[in-house]
Amino acid sequence: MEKTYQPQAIEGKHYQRWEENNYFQPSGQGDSYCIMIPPPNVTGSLHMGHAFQQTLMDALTRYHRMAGRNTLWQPGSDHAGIATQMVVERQLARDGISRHDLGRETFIDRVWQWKEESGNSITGQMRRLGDSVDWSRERFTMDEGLSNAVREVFVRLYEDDLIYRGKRLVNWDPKFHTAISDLEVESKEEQGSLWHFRYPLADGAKTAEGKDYIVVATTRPETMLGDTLVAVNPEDERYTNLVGKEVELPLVGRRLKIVADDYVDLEFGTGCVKITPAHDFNDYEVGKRHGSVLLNIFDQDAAVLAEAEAYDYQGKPVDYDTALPAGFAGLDRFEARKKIVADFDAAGLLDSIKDHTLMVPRGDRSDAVIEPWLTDQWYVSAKPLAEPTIKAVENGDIQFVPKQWENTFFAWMRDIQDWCISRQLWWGHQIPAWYDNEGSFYVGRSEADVREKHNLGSDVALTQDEDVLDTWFSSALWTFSTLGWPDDTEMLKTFHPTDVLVTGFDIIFFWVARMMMMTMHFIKDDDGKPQVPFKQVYITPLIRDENGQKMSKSKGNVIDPIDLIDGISADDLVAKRTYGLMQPKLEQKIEKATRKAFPDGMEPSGTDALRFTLTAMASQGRDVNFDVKRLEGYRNFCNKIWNAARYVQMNTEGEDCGQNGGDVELTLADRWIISGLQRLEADLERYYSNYRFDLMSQALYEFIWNEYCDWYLELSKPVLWDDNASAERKRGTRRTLVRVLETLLRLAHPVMPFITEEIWLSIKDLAGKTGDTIMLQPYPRADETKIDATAEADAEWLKGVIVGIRNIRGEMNIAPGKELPVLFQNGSSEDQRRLQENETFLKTLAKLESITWLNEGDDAPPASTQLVGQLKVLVPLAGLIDVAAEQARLSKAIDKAKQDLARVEGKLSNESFVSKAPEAVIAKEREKAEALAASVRELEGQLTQLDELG
RNA sequence: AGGACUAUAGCUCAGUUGGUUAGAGCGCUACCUUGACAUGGUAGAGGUCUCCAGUUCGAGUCUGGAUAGUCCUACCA
Repeated sequence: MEKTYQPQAIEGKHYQRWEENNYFQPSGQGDSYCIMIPPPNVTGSLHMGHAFQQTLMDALTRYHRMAGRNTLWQPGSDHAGIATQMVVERQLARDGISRHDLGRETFIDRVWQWKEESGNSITGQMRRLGDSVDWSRERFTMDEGLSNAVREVFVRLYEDDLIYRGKRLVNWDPKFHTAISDLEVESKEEQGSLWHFRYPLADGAKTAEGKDYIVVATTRPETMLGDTLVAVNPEDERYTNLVGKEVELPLVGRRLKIVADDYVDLEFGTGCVKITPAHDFNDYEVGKRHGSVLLNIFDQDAAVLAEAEAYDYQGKPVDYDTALPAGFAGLDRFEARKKIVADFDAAGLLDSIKDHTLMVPRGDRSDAVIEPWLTDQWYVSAKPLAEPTIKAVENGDIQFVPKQWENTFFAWMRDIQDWCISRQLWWGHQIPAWYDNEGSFYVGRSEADVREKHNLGSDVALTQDEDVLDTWFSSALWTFSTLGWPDDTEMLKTFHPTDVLVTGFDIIFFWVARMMMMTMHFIKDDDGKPQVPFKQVYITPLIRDENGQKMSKSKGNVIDPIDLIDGISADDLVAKRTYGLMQPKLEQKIEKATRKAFPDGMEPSGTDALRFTLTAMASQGRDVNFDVKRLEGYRNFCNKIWNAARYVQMNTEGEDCGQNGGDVELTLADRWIISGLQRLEADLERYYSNYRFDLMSQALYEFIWNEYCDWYLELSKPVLWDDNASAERKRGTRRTLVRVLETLLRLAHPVMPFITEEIWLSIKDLAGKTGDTIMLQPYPRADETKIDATAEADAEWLKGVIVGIRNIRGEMNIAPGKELPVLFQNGSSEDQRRLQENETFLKTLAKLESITWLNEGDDAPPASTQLVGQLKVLVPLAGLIDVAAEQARLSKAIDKAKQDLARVEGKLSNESFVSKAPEAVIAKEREKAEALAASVRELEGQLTQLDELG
């Protein structure tokens, strides 16, 4: 083995071998265990969030595989309709081509080409991360099988009246020319104005104040072209007399009825609201209540039409005055706004303009202001689908971890709105509906299916709906479509319901909830009970940068996990972060921040260190800040493991390690480390079951570094280097050394697959193990019979004595190499036994020249003292120790002990504590008080002696 | 507007059903290249657990309130 840990030298070769040997495929033995990967967007690349979640999924997968489960981790990717189409359109735009220049078919071919390129880079990254997914089952949401499932689901939902088509207000993205769902709209606070317009009252009506006009306030003046009503609050005495009267809409000349509606807030603005039912969601409802028409004034670019379009609430065209004033046709909505305001001003009808902060809805992909727009779209009735999922979470069939996320889920689910699933895009699953020339439509699995079902001869021309389905529609089927549904496959029977979904809270609504709805509707047990898609949902925190900022390309703080693994120079990192920015002016800012955060770029840390870091950060919070410092610490941990293994190998290779039997004698150190190992195994099992990856990795770190390396390896040296030690004793130590190491490797393997495999292969023979890979070895389980309380107590004593002596060395500035004589005073027979059994350990680890046991009455020389229980460990002063320094040290120790004693005695003298606290707690406090009092006595005695001496 | 979450060492974070002296990594101080490891070892410094009140024999932990921050949902034209 190399002297230092070189991750790049050992990673990679193992992955290829694992994959070639099909180790990632389900074994076919044992109970099933299945995780479906949240399919990454096929045109993206993996970021820290993916690395984080995939590490946790891989750890779970490897753990359960080793624990004997029939394990499947299903990989795949998502076609990400709008995002992908956008990327490819942007590529085309560089050559001045639009998708319309290419035509639908050619454009889609281009997207497929890009998918091939990009998809390969993702799967490459996943391999670098060590993901043990079953590549033979890789799926893509646009695969034939999955597309078939999408069609099947669409048709069945339609037949169940759970999908319908209708002309409704939707969130329209005027940039991408598509409808989007509520979830894809992000409202942000922006500065705007509140314009107050005067609407003249018709037929000579007057307000209570005697004015011949009323004032309406609006943040969107351009929508006045589509006004159909004016509303006031029924309780508003200022306007009671006007309800039922009309106003004449300026510029347009249309007459609007004044209606009373609770929706209007008396306090806000003027208390009069203009109602534009076809361009505002609230107005839509108001209009519906008052029998208004829907008056659409915009085209798909949100530019003003030459003539408005009027519909009733069933979406049927109706007769209505649709004339619009001249000069607006073709104007963009913001241009139209300016002109409207100017025209009102010119007409003397602009009452006032006030600054106003409002929430502006923007498309999460396009950033364009979303326009509520009347279009024909397809919807899923969400409520009936949501009900069973709410029950499933309520009764525990599906559990969220951490549990608090169930509240988030319920809040959304109980107030769920119908889901607009059609998108006016080219890239995606085309909607399986066909139209004839009469305006009728037919839903079916294919054109032929439709013709057959509806007796449509070849003389009837049919054209398929041009729209595609929302990406989340196909990913909502992910848990069962990947397993072969709608066919009744063996895979489905074996692995569904899956065990756990590992994902972030940001897609609970987008994906998790919808997956639950679809799965429970379509997948049923033999007795008809709906199957859940997964039994648990583990919600991971979100990864942010070291300052708590969300990682994003535009902030220039994105970290590519591969850069952490391989390292990257500062120049390359800057180049990467500033490449292809949407806003080039950010370049300097990003370069500056990057050079400040990573002046020397990033050191290569290897996959195992990265994975361990990510695991250690997986606490129960909402987000975690990724700090590269932490990664460095865990890279050192890998080096520690590496070197510990080297030590073990150097001391066992070619030696008898008991793999072929033979008597062994176990030392205290052996029994102690074996005992501790059982506790570790039990802890890890618990941490896996409750998804406490942070505690799991902390437990591993702690045991390997602070127990096994710091103490056990050191304790093995006196045995192995002792020419007089018996063969049994040496064999026992070597066997323990190598067996504990081998066990630790298996325990750590799910988190650190590469280093553990590398070391395991080189020491497996010494441990008497066979097999070609650690990843198929059994996961260690605790054996309670090996927990040895006596050994643990003895070891604590031994460590206490050694640390005590080291403490004196440290504080008295005695050279570490200087061999010391020590004396033991006031020891019990137990202390004496422990000394006899462990004299060699003590002498070696504390670097002692001699140990003298003082019986009662024996004189002790002036010395520096440490207490280990009642036992006094004395290091004689002569020639070694500064009396003043020792006095200071003792005083400090006495103060500390007195303080503690005072607190404990305070507790014990408290009447109510003694009468109300449990026996065990009181007894503990009593013991503590006694021990502290004894310590104070002893230390004060020592101090007095020194004072006499000085 | 409603709801959720967070506040612990200089920094990033653990702290399970209330019960020893509140822990880890990084950073900091001193000493040490000793035959696994300087990506290391030994010893050490550093915390009024945001604030106030309450429950309790006992609160970092439970309850109420305040302050600060983050997020989600909804939205007044």
